[in-house]
Amino acid sequence: MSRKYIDNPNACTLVHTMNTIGNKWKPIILYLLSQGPLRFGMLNLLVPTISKKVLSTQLKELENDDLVSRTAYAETPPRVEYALTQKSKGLLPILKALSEWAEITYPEIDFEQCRIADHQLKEE
Amino acid sequence: MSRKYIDNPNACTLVHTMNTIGNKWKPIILYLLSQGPLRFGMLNLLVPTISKKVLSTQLKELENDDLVSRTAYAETPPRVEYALTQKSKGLLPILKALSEWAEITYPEIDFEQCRIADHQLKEE
DNA sequence: CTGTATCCACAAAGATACTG
DNA sequence: CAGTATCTTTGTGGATACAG
Repeated sequence: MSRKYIDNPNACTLVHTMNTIGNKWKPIILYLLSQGPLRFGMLNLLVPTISKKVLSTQLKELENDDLVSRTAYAETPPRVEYALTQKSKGLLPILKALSEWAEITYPEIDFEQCRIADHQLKEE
Repeated sequence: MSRKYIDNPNACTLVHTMNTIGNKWKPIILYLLSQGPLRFGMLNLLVPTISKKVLSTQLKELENDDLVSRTAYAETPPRVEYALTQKSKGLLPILKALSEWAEITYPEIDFEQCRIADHQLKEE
């Protein structure tokens, strides 16, 4: 075997990436924010079936990784807006590529789970 | 607000992608296989700290999603080789992009966890 | 409205031993 | 060598209530 060394740093950063955004909710949160800032309650509606607690932790982790920014307005009732940062904007084309890959590779995907969010939005 | 509808199918395929490969081990397995087929035991060495049970499950899921192929040779001792498929080959450039994004975005990443695999390889 | 606190359920992961 | 079986442990997510 000629391969004596695997260029592992690549795999390593990949692991880091997946640890950072590779879970159930974060990609969809980032995707939703790609269309503009959103408030906490709106995200709660748009992300199907997510609970407030989980949404809260996800957003906090994204904030820690500097992938979303959080802006609180001193009003009553309070208003908080979440938006993408420079770092996460660099991620968008890649997320899009991943999405397109899945679309091509698994054309039989069931889109039913999207209906909920669409419905909620149309009610708004 | 002018946005009344979010193009969710994109987010939906994204969710599907993350459900398929967005976990702790699969990206690194796919990455390692990108350099050529590997046997079960070799993967077990190369993927740091993974247990045989977990590796087995991950490989089986990848096989179900047609992202790796499994070839068993009728020898004693048995030999089983795992390799990428056409589907997962299309994913490689994207994984590379993700890796590069992390490298640029988080230059402070700790590469310590790669040492194990490197070390194992040099012993080979 | 935007969260936190608490408790609970379940799935995923690890350790170890064993089989063909 | 390439796994499986079993058991234990950990982690993640959900429900509900409540606070600023």
